[in-house]
Amino acid sequence: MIQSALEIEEAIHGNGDWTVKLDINLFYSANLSRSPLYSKQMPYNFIIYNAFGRNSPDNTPEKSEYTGRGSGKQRRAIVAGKWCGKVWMSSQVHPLLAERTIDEEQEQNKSISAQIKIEVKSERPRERTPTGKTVSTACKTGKKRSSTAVSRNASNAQLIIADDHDDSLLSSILQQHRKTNLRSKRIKYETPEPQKDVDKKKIFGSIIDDDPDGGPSTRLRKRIPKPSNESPAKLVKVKPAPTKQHESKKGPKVKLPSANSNAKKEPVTKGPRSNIGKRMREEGEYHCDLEGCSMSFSSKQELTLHKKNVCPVEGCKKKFFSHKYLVQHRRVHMDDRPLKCPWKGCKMTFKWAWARTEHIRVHTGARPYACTETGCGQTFRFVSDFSRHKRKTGHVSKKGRS
Amino acid sequence: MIQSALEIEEAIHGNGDWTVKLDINLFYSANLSRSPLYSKQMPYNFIIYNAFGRNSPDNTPEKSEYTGRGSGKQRRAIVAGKWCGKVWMSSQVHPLLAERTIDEEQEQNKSISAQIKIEVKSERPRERTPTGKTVSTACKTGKKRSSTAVSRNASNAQLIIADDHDDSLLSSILQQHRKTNLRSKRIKYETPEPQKDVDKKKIFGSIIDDDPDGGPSTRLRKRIPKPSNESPAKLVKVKPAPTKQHESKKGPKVKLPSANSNAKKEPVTKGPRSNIGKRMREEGEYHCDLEGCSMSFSSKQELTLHKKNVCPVEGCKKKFFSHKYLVQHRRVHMDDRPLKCPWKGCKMTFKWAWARTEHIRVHTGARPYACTETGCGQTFRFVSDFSRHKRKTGHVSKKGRS
DNA sequence: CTTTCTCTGTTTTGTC
DNA sequence: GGACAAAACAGAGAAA
DNA sequence: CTTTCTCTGTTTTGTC
DNA sequence: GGACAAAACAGAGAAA
Ligand SMILES: [Zn+2]
Ligand SMILES: [Zn+2]
Ligand SMILES: [Zn+2]
Ligand SMILES: [Zn+2]
Ligand SMILES: [Zn+2]
Ligand SMILES: [Zn+2]
Ligand SMILES: [Zn+2]
Ligand SMILES: [Zn+2]
Ligand SMILES: [Zn+2]
Ligand SMILES: [Zn+2]
Ligand SMILES: [Zn+2]
Ligand SMILES: [Zn+2]
Ligand SMILES: [Zn+2]
Ligand SMILES: [Zn+2]
Ligand SMILES: [Zn+2]
Ligand SMILES: [Zn+2]
Repeated sequence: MIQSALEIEEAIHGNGDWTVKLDINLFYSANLSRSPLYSKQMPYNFIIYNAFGRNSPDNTPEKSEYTGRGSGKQRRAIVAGKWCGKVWMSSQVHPLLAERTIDEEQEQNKSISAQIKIEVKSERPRERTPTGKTVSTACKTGKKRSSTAVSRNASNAQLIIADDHDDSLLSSILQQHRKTNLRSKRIKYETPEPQKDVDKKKIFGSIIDDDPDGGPSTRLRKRIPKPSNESPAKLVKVKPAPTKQHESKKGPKVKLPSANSNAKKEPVTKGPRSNIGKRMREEGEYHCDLEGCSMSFSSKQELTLHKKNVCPVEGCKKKFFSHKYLVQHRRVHMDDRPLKCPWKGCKMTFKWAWARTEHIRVHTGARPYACTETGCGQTFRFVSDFSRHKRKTGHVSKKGRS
Repeated sequence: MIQSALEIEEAIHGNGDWTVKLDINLFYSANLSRSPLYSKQMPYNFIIYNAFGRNSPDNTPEKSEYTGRGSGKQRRAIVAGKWCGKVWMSSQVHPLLAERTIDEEQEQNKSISAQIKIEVKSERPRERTPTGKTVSTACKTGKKRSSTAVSRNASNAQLIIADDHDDSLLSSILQQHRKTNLRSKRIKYETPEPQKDVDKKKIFGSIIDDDPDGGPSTRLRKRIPKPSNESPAKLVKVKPAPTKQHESKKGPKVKLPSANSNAKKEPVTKGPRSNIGKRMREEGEYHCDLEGCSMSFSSKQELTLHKKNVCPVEGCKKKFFSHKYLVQHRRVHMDDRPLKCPWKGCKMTFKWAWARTEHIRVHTGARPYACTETGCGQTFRFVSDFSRHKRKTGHVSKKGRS
């Protein structure tokens, strides 16, 4: 009866019904529960999923309405894949079911530097292994959704892989000697160009800076003649005078001084044109003297903002909590994405270590967060989802990690 | 000889050669000049394009190296299409060569309210008509690059369409009565669901607010009992207490007060949890009394930031130049995209009027910016590119519009 | 009001 | 306990 | 160091 | 000239 009621809801596109008032949206949820793209192991409202979900007995194919009419042809009950960045990676696999790059797991001690071993645990509860088979990853390169070749429920193996302790040392090692493992079936999108980034690094000198998400990285200096500070600032449209003094190096600028602005409040006297390197810090006449900070800027105004923990990049102007972080925030404005996914064939790159850490879980299938509230057995792959679960349900789960 | 030198450059992936030192990057530019995806009417260095570009006589097909090996099969010399948002819209057409929605042009006078006419000018210099043929737009919906069916150089018509004066009144009229024109060949991706947005508007009441990129829009009020200001702020992990007081309405939050933070500087006393509506403003105990502003917030700290022209949304904290703009900035954090592309079949939506204004040019093919520097005949479709041209070349072009 | 996943400003944890 | 850096969290937010 | 195109904070323009 | 809003600009930045 509810099911037919749902169809009526569909007819009137009813999103304003009583379920919405309960913050549940039965209509939305029931529809998504029929989609092959999502497979929450334990839906937030499993009563709804049991009643109307993909595995519901009285859910005949012609009732499927997801993504338009009449396409309810083959009903795959498995995870078809996932969006890796912008690219559809068809059928992410459990590492032991296909080729594996992270076949080492460094457990606890960093002093045991090159200890390499393959760990296979099985005591982790509720760890669900993805059921796809091939990899065919094409991250960050293509753009087409290769939804082909999704074998269904192939031999749902029992092995459960170890967790994804962020082995920061290990991964950098893995970058070097990618172990080409056996068992590789259908490696379709073996995109074979890891060159470009390497070349860029060669060109732009030694940008070592090997510690995103932390690390001081006091590099950056170059010193270039001062471009005539405090310009006249009264001529409305002076010719830019392309004297070619390496000033167009590509990088965010701060605003020029401009006259006749009819802004009443905050007369914001702006400094001369300068570049806050998107590629690398360039010059810098005004030096920050805050402890531990060695940044420099080409205008006094930039330095003033910087010392107030405000990012001086044009259009940014964010205020930060700590001066240390302000320096790390700069990477947001730079093109470098120095972190790579260690998974073979995956071209995903990152600016932040945590993003990489969580991304790797889409390969391993790990769901390291488990709610310990009695009765609630949900697990989560990403902290954010776990956090939301706790916030919305009130479950506590002090330290539900791994 | 240079051509063979370029091949050597390719072999060694040479990006550090002398051309780079001239800020030209001959290698990069020559490669892109062979790509069918880009067709700058007047390249920034046409000597290079003439020598090595797609129409260069001694550029045999097997020399094409763009986007990997061996795919130099058919060499289309036309604009294949463009990325509309995230979606490849194959072969955007000149309006008069296919079906046309903006078949009215309101010229100068807004008082002549419903004057509808079809203008066809031809005196505009250097206006290049796109040469594709079919529309097959699938904006904002699909994700696949439908690079099929790109007829080549079909009957390069001479008609030149009028410019795209941002007829703000007209477009809103067009929203209503989409004129289904004749001449529609191959309307492949006629994505037939313009419902959802309409429904959402019905649900969430009257969010009229019809003037993005300006307009005060004093809507938003609702008033909900105060959630006990200035909480104890000393218990490290109190249960969130889901008392379901409509506090989880979906929207950006500001930070909770938290204890035992070992941050030394700026002890930033944080207010209680609150939501700065992503959907619509919700409650608000603390009212801004700045002239013309009627915003309100659920914590004193938020209001303090707001009055300092700082966006109080968590993770934003941007400082702005004017209080007026701060209020408009809020739309960045909201899901609404109230502006629509008036082009038939294009699902592109926008938050900012200017984005829509420029987007429409990819349909019309307009290039309203022309450099008036003697000898430089370049035109541009987007202000930004025109600005960059002037900045980099020093050309002046006082008012190069239309 | 869904689920999946990435980004990032701040908080927590771990080590000396 | 106090640095300090590395890791993790907790949101925001994009996409489907 | 390319071209194409969208987003957005500030400046300019247009109207009263 | 002074509001004030609408339009435009000038970057940043993403994607290919
Ligand atoms: Zn581990
Ligand atoms: Zn500093
Ligand atoms: Zn910034
Ligand atoms: Zn870039
Ligand atoms: Zn990956
Ligand atoms: Zn729980
Ligand atoms: Zn016009
Ligand atoms: Zn205000
Ligand atoms: Zn904001
Ligand atoms: Zn959203
Ligand atoms: Zn459009
Ligand atoms: Zn010019
Ligand atoms: Zn201690
Ligand atoms: Zn969200
Ligand atoms: Zn006047
Ligand atoms: Zn740029």
